[in-house]
Amino acid sequence: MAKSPKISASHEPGGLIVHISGLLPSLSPAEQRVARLVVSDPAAAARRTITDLATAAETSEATVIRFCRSVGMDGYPQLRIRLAAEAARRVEPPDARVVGGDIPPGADLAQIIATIAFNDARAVEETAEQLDPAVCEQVVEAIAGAGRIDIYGAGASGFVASDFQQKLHRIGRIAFYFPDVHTALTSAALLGRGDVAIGISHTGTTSDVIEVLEQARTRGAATVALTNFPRSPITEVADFVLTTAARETTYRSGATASRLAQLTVVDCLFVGVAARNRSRARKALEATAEAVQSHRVGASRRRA
Amino acid sequence: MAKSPKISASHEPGGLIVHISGLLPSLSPAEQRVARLVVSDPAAAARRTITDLATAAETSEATVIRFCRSVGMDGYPQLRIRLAAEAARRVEPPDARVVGGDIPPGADLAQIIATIAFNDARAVEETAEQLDPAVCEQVVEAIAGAGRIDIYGAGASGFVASDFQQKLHRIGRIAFYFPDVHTALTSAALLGRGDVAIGISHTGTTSDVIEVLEQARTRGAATVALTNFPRSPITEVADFVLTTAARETTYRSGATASRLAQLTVVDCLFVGVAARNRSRARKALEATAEAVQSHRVGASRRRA
DNA sequence: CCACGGGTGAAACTTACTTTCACGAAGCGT
DNA sequence: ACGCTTCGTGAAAGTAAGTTTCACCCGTGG
Repeated sequence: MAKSPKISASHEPGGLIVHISGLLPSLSPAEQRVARLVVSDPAAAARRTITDLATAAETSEATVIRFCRSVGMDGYPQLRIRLAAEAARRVEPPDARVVGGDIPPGADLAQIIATIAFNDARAVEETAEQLDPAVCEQVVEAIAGAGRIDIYGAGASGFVASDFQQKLHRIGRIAFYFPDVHTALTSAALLGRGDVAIGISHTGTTSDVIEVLEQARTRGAATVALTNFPRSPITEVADFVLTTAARETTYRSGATASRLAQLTVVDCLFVGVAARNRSRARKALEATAEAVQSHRVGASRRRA
Repeated sequence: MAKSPKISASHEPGGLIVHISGLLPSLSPAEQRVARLVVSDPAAAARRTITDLATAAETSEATVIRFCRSVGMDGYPQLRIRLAAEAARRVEPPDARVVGGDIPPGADLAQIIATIAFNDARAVEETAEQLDPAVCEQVVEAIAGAGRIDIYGAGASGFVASDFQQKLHRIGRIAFYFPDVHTALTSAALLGRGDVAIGISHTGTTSDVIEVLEQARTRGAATVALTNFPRSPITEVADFVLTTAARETTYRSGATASRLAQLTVVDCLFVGVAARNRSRARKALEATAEAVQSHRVGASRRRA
């Protein structure tokens, strides 16, 4: 069939739009009209049908097709797709995200959302970046081989501790979490060599957690600290230190970023442990998932 | 026959892909096959013709069209365009990160960490992108003006519910969380006009939570659902629906991504509420922060 | 004055997309 | 268990979009 696209159909370097406007002068008058429409508003052009575009350019569909070939496309649909892609790419508003910053008093909710999401996502990413895989590996190993795992955390970190406990439990590891210091201390006193104690504290200064971790350590358990501050007191009683990287701005953020960062670390450890024994973990997970099945209603998927 | 579907998701700004994956479980099996193809490779899908796509999904063109309508498009061409745009906007999947995917069996810990962090961060970002500020605004308003706020959540979502409760409590709002269904039901029965009930369920199918939310609704309270699936049963008993956008891969990930996404939304609401009354919220936060001060050990200057 | 050749649109044609319809399977109330 | 609906489905009919063909116009050069 048609041989000869004048343009090598290879592919246009910079942008399709640029490419088109570059060879605009080499096009026939009718094609030029089409080209101008396309160049002036690629997004709009992408939305139009060929007939529509032809009419707008005061020409026939045939000419539009010719134009497509002239610029190296196979046909109109391809042009449309490319145009849509092109238009989308150039929109990209870098937007005024209030980076790492505080929320300005006059901010509207959309702004707030953007800011929070940005900071939250950052915390997760940066935490992952600075996580030391070697230390993680050791911790994973310790957990995987532990007789028992105690997890401590107070206040907000308590949620994370509890979450971790539940996760480990679900894959069949013997793990405990104690919301109460006294109970925790009691438990720590019963730990021994081969057991693991994990203390979670964002600031690394929560005395309750430190105390318990210390107790666990004197009993011979391997101790792990999860904190945002690598030189905080908690690190002094820990054999392994894992850090988060939440640049917790002000109290205003509700400290969620640190929570997310902690959860990410916990997630990594969890997956690491689960990966150690895939089939067993999988089996345990499936069993637990099945257990709650009866508490789910059959998703009616009709639109309401 | 159906008229314009009332799809609440006339708002799918952030990402079409995200939007689709949220709707995935509410689609019929054949449509799901199409959806999976589209989500897994939007760019490729955009290049395909409808017949092609239908064949690939082992279904008929008719189903593909139905799928288009289900996700809020006019027809296949529109979907194609949007898909192309989306694919273009999407940043190159950074290196070999297993996007949204599973962890390969042979992966080492560093890889696992990278994958998890990537997915977790994505969940946060995408959730923020698709959050409807208008709905948030209404919810924030409801919470800010509520006489009482009840928060429900089971299992993993319970942590989030509890976290939210604590946050609100810290800024002086009267909020409750009940780990137990019966207690929750009792509480819900005592709600009335001007109160707010918030139900959190990732799948949107947790019968306990739905039941309680329903109870709250019949008592005249404003009901809010936080779920990943915009057409799940829980949305039928909610006045306001907020969605997360965690493409929870397999159980292997420990479902952390969904947790993070939920927390992000909670964070946004919290900050929104706090921003309503800065000075009061600030004062309350400072007071509560001070309260735990005695449980902190003198920080040996954190970080250097 | 008559070929000639590119540019063009009308119309034929092909392919893609959309709608309709009937069948079968799964739930629902009796 | 029995019909009765409702829902998901693909085949086929129908419509619209895209593509090709072709003859016409119009300027140019013999």
